[in-house]
Amino acid sequence: MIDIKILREDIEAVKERLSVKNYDLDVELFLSLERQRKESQIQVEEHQQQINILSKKFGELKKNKLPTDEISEEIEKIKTNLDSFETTLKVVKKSLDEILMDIPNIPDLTIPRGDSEDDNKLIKKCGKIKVLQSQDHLEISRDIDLEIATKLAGSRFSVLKNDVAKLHRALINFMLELAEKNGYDEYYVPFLANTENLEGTGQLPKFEEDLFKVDNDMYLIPTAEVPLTNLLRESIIDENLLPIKSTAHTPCFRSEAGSYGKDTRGLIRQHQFEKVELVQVVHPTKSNEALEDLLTNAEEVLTLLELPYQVVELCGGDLGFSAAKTYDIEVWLPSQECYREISSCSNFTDFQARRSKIKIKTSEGSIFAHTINGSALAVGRTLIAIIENHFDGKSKILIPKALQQFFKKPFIHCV
RNA sequence: GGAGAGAUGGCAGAGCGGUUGAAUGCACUGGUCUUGAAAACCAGCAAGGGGGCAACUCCUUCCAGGGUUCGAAUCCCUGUCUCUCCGCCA
Repeated sequence: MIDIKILREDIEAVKERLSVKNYDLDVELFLSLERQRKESQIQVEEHQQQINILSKKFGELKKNKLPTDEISEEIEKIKTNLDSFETTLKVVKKSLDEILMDIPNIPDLTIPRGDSEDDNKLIKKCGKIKVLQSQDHLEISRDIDLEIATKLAGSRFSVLKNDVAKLHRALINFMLELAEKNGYDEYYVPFLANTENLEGTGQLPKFEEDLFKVDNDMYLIPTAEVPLTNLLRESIIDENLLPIKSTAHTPCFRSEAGSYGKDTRGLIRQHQFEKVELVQVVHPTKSNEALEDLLTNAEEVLTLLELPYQVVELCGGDLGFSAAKTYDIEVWLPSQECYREISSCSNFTDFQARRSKIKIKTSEGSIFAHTINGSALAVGRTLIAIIENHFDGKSKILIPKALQQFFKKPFIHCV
């Protein structure tokens, strides 16, 4: 949620900056609601004040055994008026709140304009592409079974077995231990989240169709960002404790509504996938720095796994709802002969913190924290990248050195 | 599942119908003292919002939502969560 104050102060400037995200802010609507809010609020408060004053008087009269009929009549009259102003205020406030919850985060000043991922800015390319093109992971390994998964749950699910299942597990351990080494506290968290939590991180109310709803007020988490960030919901953090860095491995559940027919083959786009997530909660002056730091942490996973990748900075049109700035890390996939997203690292500035009420106590009072998060990494896609980039072209998938202590074997035989 | 108890400021914890936005302690901030620190002492210290150029002022908030009342942290109802005991299951 953006600060309503900046809308009151200079709404045109906000409109201009949101246009970078291709979001069209309805200035007229906001201003008219805001005008109504102000009017009714002043009325409500004045009436309340009257009642407060008269109530005190009433008490005194009663104490002195004096008649109170006149005063109660007066109060009654004021209350009737108050009721109607209160109703108006409630309605107007609700509309304003809905509008506010619907406005995306303001992009960082440096964000380039652009409509789609084609306009993203290449930051760097790292690692050497050893395999220019190859068979895809399904052709290389028989231990990925999508057909049987269909039987279990439907399309866009997978069953892994034997060495591929173990490789998958080894990757999770490898990533978690690396995160721990980089100063993140490891958490095990619920895989269900309630509405409040999802509003806090920005998935709700706008993107409900992307989620799996389980019960009245419960959803399967689309990312560990939700529980990890919300660990600090409604809390005030002493600034000396910053930065707070947390990590968790969780499954992630996404309905993938609107992506019918896209990436239907293989593990690339699933309803359920594993991810190791990194989250930082930092002082507002440190968030840009923290984003670079977190990006480095995510890149390290790829480097150690000897996977070629590139980093792009998202243009305005590709930037997510809650993000002010995002770097995507894209790994080379030989079967597709292109780079595909494997991590997304974003600075959410105070957008999530304001929604989740995560504050920092400083000597000048409390302020909203900044939140940063990113995947390190999406495990399923990492699995694909390893299989395809480290396949020797004949019969073996070579396990990168850094992973061998977790996988316990130097290669996987493919039959 | 049954039976009780509870939810109050950063924390602990009083208050149980009327200057109580809330005693007290701890923490925190400023000051005195000290070579420096600690201790001691003095002072300040909840949040959110509105109006005003400003000094300032007003409103709201004691888990959430309803209700009673001129007036609710205090009484009633509902929900959520926590704790204790019993049962059941792992």
